[in-house]
Formats: sequence, structure tokens, C-alpha cells
Amino acid sequence: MDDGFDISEFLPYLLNQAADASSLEFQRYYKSRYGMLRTEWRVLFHLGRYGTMTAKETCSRARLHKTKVSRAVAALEAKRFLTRHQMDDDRRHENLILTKAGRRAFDDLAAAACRFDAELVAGFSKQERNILRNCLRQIANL
Amino acid sequence: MDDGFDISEFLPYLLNQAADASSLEFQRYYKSRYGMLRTEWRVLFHLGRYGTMTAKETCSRARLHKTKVSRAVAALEAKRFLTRHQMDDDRRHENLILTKAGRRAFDDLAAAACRFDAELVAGFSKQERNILRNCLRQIANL
DNA sequence: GGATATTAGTTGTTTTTGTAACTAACAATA
DNA sequence: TATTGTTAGTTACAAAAACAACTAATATCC
Repeated sequence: MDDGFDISEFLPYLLNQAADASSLEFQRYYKSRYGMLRTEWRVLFHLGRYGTMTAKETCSRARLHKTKVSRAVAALEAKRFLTRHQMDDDRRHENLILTKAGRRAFDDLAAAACRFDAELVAGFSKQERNILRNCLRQIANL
Repeated sequence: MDDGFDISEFLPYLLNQAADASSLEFQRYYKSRYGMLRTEWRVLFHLGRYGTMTAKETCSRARLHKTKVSRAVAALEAKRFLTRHQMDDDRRHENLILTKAGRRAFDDLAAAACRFDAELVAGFSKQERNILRNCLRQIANL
């Protein structure tokens, strides 16, 4: 039964620990600065990065359940970070559009993310960085 | 402001997506098979891998808050996967010891973890695997 | 056109987590 | 030996997540 596999090297375990550790500081940043929750940041991030889209599209892109997105959108709307625009051809769809304030928040958070990211990979070589991100993208099916 | 950093490459984002994706199947396994929660698996994992220890030690090793560990230990005890043994020299400490059933569950889950892990890294070279795990360990401060 | 099925999104209810306050055992100090 | 402080662990309550049931708009099929 012992084929030399050490459970402490279990990838999901390492990934979860690394994800938690790496998110901590940034989480504090958007939480204290904008009172945002994780899911709200995720939605803002996708709208800021990929542009206007519907809630449905946000779900599949961000891999979030529709109830989570629904509540995050409501929260971002309450903060005046986005507005909803019902489509005429199908009134079930509503496009989510960032406001000026939403865009500003995204820009600020993206800049902060850039700084945090640089810190995280500071100790890694160019090659390590590339391999790391490539592997992660593959594991995440991104 | 645009220094060429693409937020979709943000490490905490990739890490969280990869962690979620990689944990999914395994989570289903221990949930359906043993009705275990994530934190319970974590505690079982540390006791199985590193042997008998107190709840406190489990907290720091697994990086879990004491309330989470307290509840997980209670749940594992209810499942008869571990027993508590109060220490005579300091009755605040209680050692957590896996039962036969607890050991069996750990062995089974460790074997399953091994299989899942192999699947996850199947597409990666030896070098990629090493770099990936090394980077993750560093990011997680493990 | 009207019944039925789908789809986008919301709301309500139950679990699980996070935070803070608590108890019990021990330690240190006057 | 009372007083104060610290530590291990639990419990109570508030916040957040997960899951299921719901509404409203549209599409499909008869």
C-alpha cells in the first residue's frame, strides 16, 4: 500500500494552503478599503477585466454559483459600483456595467493585486514563475 | 499605471481556482463515503500523518482556528474515529488518538489522495512537478 | 393559441464559518 | 494563599455559504 507517496505533498492540500496564505493580505485590503466580500471582488474583477457581461456569464467565467453572483451584484449595486441594464431583445438578461466609481475601485485593486503578486513571486526565477502559472492554469482548467 | 500586469494571472486568483478545482473530486469522496467535512478531513489527515497530538498542535500544524478544530474533533469523536486522552501532568491538554476505524479511514483516504494526486500531475514533467510543489510550499510557508 | 419546458435571476431556509465571550486548569507573584 | 494572568478548549451568537424552491420571461411543441 505504501508506494512512497507522502500525503503532506498532496496537491489539493498544498494548493489550499498556498491559496489561503496568498489571499490573506489582499483580502484584508479590499475588505477594509471597500467593505467588499470575496465574491464581490471576484465579480468586480471579472467585469473590470473582461468588460460588461450578464450575471450568467459572470457565473461561468468566475465559476461561481448564481445565488452567490446574484447577491454580490446586489451588494456592488448598493455600493454604486455597477448598474444593471435590461436587454430589449430578452428582458431576462441584464448587462452589468461598472460605474466610474466601480472602475476606480477596480483600477485601485488591480494595482494593489499587481504589487501583492510581485511580492509573492519575488523569490522565484522567471522559469519557476512560468511553470507555476502554467500548471495552475491547467489544474484549474483555465 | 499599466505595467503589463494581467490581473487574470493574479496568483491568489489562480491558486484559489486551482485549489477549488483540484479539491472537488476528493471532497466528494470523503463526504459521500464518511460524511466528513473539510476541516474533519484536515484534522484526520494531520493525526494520521504526524501521529497523536493535542488539539492545539493540530491548530498550528493545519493552520486552523481552534474553534474549527474543536468542532472537527467533536465530529470525529462522534464518528468513533478518535478518542481523547487527558494528560496527567496538565489536565488542560488532551491527546487525540486515532481509533482503529479512524486509522482505516485515514489509510483509505490517503490511498485515494494518492490516486487523485497522480491524476492531477499526470500531464506534468518531473521538473514541473518539483517546481510546482516547491513554489506552493514556499507560498504557503510550509 | 395554449400547455409545457427552459432559462435568468431572486428569495428563503438550512449548514457552516467566524468572532467573541466564556470555563477550567495551571502559573506567577505578592 | 488570594490575585492576577495565561493557556486549552468550548459555547453562543452573528455573518456567510450552500442548497432548494421560487418568479418572470421566453422558447417549444401540440
